[in-house]
Order: sequence, then structure tokens, then C-alpha cells
Amino acid sequence: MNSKEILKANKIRPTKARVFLLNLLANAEKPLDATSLLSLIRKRRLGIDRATLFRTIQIFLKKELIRKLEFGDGKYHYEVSALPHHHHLVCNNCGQIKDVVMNDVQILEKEIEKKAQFHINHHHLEFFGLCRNCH
Amino acid sequence: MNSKEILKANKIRPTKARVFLLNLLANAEKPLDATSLLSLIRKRRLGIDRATLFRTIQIFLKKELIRKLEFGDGKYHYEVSALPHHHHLVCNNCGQIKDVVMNDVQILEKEIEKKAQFHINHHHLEFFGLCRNCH
DNA sequence: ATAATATATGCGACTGAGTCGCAAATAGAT
DNA sequence: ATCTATTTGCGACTCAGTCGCATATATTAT
Repeated sequence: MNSKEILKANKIRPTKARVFLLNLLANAEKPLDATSLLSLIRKRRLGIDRATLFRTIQIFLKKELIRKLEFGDGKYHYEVSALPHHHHLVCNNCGQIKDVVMNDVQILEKEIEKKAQFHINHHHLEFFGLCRNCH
Repeated sequence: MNSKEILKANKIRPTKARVFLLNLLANAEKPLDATSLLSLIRKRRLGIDRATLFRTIQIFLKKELIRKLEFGDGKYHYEVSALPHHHHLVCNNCGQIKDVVMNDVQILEKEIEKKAQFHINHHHLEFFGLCRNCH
């Protein structure tokens, strides 16, 4: 299923901006922030506006096509939800991001849910440090 | 050891603003964001400026007196590092924050460190959902 | 294919968190 | 009490993200 079909399946009108942005995010090798998305838009000389970009992000988030991540740099990073559940290793020096697959936290989540009497929807787990090169 | 002594021990000049802010953070029942700190400053009619607040936060972070947390609301929340390692349950409805103590993640951290060949300094783990009341 | 309607876009102005340079104020050392 | 280094308040700024509104585009009905 390509980006256009995914949009249609989610009852989102497949406009130029939306198809382009969903494609970008689906093929990105790491989570992208709004500024990076904007510079990719500019690089390809599409006339997509900042406001449209942010509105598109909001729509994707609401329909859960993408996830919002925080890496401590004051802006959000986005990745497609289609990716299997995973966490990230963030290098504080070069900014490199490595994925970590690990199911243990989901198990912990269930335990906490019971103990704390709290209905948990999701969690955010990111690791920060130095990658092999920067260490 | 009171706030003034902690500051001195960390070679930070114990000015009015710093003592007040460290006190606030040390006695807070949940992590506070800059805006909350600012309104507490105003409530007590201290003439501490926004710029001073942010500069003070930076100093505390650098000296690791406080930790920076992200709860997905676009601003940072701060809590004193003196607290034992723990995570948070964030209610997406009322904003209530509950602490969760759990050492399992530190164990996972060591494993990942080896597998991924990445030097890990710290991690962020927060759970999001609905508290008992809001559920 | 065309017109009618609903939705999306670009533009510009705005907000809110956080930063910075600079001159005045204050803390610590002499 | 004086000197020097650091801190503060102020105002202007940046950067991410939002919003209202008039225009443009996608979908639906004709």
C-alpha cells in the first residue's frame, strides 16, 4: 500500500503535501523534525507552506499514522507508526539515532498498570549517550 | 543540607533567585515547568526576571542539581536530581503525574550498551494514559 | 464535463518558550 | 569600605508551532 492509498484508507484527502510528507516519513532512516521536513520540501522546490506542514503533522498524529518523539532538543521528531514498536539510542554528540527493539517494557507496562491503577496508553523510552565513534 | 548549602557545595553563588528556585524544586510534589516556576515567583512578589529564571535552570542542569523531563506538552519539566531514580505516569486528561519506581530499566540499559556498542548516560521513560479518576 | 460544496492551502500575523547583549546591581575577596 | 567578578533586569530577539482569512483545490452531485 503506497502513501496515497494509506491516506485514502484513513479518510484523509491525498493532496500533494500529504502524499509527499507521508512518503518522506515512511522512507526516512530516522525520525524527522518539522525543520528537517521543511528543508526537504524546499530542496525539492515544492511550494508547501510551513503552516501546511504543521497542519499535516497534526492530521497524521490524530489519525495515528505517525508518532511524536522527544529527544531533548526542544522540538518534536516524527516517525511512521507502521514501524514495529521500538526505542531509540540518541548520541548526544553527533545526533545519530539507533533503533533498539525490546519487548520487556511492554511487560513492565502491564505490571505498572495494575499496581498504579492507571490506564496506560503508551510509553516513551529513549536512551541518551555517546555512539561508538563519539565515545 | 539546605538549598543555600547545596549551592555553595556546588560552587554556585547562593543568590536570592537561586536559593528560592532550588527550594521550590526541592519541595515540589511534581516536576515543574518554567511557566509554573515563573508564576510562583510572581505570586510571592519576588522581582525575579524570566531571563534569570531560564539562566538559573541552565546552571542547575549543568551542575546536575536538576533533571529535565519531557511530557509531550512542548515544554520542559524539572525535578531535583536528589530524588532516587524513577519514572512517571502522566495522565493525558488531568495532567496528574505519578512516580513509578522500577529498577528493571537500568538492567536493560547495561544489556543494550553491550549489544549496541553505545555508551549510555541516562534514559527517559515516561508512561502516558489516564489516571483512575479520568479513566 | 460542469457546477456546487467541502476541504485544504498560502499568507501574514501571532503566541509562547527560551536566548542574548548590555548596562546596572550585587556577592565575595582584599 | 573598596574593588572585581559575577549576576541581574531589561528589552530585543529567535525558533517552533498556531490561527484567521481569502483563495485554490479536491470531491460530490448534476
